[in-house]
Amino acid sequence: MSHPLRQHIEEIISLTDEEFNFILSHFESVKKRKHQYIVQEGEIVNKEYWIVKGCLKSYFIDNAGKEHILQFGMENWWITDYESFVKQTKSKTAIDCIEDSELLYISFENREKLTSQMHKMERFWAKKSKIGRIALQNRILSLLKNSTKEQYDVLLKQYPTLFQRVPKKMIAAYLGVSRETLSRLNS
Amino acid sequence: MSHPLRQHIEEIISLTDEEFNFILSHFESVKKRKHQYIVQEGEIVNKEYWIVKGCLKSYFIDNAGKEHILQFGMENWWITDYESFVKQTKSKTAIDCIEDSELLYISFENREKLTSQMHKMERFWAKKSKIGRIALQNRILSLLKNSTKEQYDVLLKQYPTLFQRVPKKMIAAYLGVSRETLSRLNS
DNA sequence: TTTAGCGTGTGACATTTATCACATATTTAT
DNA sequence: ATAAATATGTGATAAATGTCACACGCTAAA
Repeated sequence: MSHPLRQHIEEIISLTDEEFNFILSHFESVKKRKHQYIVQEGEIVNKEYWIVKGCLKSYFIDNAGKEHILQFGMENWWITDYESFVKQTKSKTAIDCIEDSELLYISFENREKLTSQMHKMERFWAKKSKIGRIALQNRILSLLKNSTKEQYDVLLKQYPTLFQRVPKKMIAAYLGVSRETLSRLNS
Repeated sequence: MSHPLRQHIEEIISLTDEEFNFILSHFESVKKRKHQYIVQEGEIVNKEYWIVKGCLKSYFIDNAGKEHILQFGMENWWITDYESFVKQTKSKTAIDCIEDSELLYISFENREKLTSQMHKMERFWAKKSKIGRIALQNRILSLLKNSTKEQYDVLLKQYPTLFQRVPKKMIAAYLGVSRETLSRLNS
């Protein structure tokens, strides 16, 4: 069985052993425990993370002190503050581990190097960017279109395991409702 | 003064006259009148439009018959159903002209051709995709974070001309509130 | 093991927003 | 020019959601 990152990349482009090893040499590995962060609000993010194992959330706290979750991340997902990483500006979000997690990351510099040296990886990330953009578009569509109950059901259907892994109040923070309202949805 | 599309592209990459003419040869021009559509729900979109002049909206109608607007488009903006165009699947949205409009468009095939023949344009569109993704991310952030009033003010600040060009009920359909609520915001 | 904190549900009430109704001005189409 | 459609504001009421309060079981740390 090949490396999980290789499987992930080969869903989009195919690689030789050498190519994958070259790619992998641009990554580093890190383990984090529950409640530890990988991105803090206000910092300039220069890593993009790929989740080998675990669960994370990207979020921000509004003026009223309420947490809003932009994204959950689980196995085989990428996570970072995309705007900060791409534009090298201050992060608007923070990213914390919800579970003990094992991550691979690539630095901004290594990603630039890799894309310039390996056109395949430029195409890989371009494709990923397109897919990411479409996912965001669909989330906006869902936020505008669906009732909270419908959004909850869609989320449940897309990511059934999420509900065994993260507390309901985080689901509420993702959907943009109070935890009480979420609690009353199925009654 | 150079072609407006050239100016637009040269905000990201620089071009020779030949290069721009080569790019432009992949586009075609079309004029549409107010209320005419360029994309209908359910069709497979195979054009990406660049707005020379005019104003458009991309939207969908929900089960209750309410219109929700995903994006307004004005001069120098790109507009299409991105998911349908990229994945060649059925469009979830429709796109109509709010004003008489003058458009340039590139077909899916020509865009593929152009990106494969001209690496600069691959980079241009990759950059555009990144920027588009960041904009969507920020819209979600705003939808979760801000009150309707705050979102209204942000929109007003970003696109002051929009309010002279589109009816308030469309602003409401963009913000996801009823036109009555929008009307009562400033009182 | 014990204690403090977290997660979750639920009642009571306040606030916000949607919906329906109507009036009137403006724009558009013939 | 005239009629129809559209845009906009506003009152009254219903529905949805937020906020505060409290109970209770479970988890995690001392």
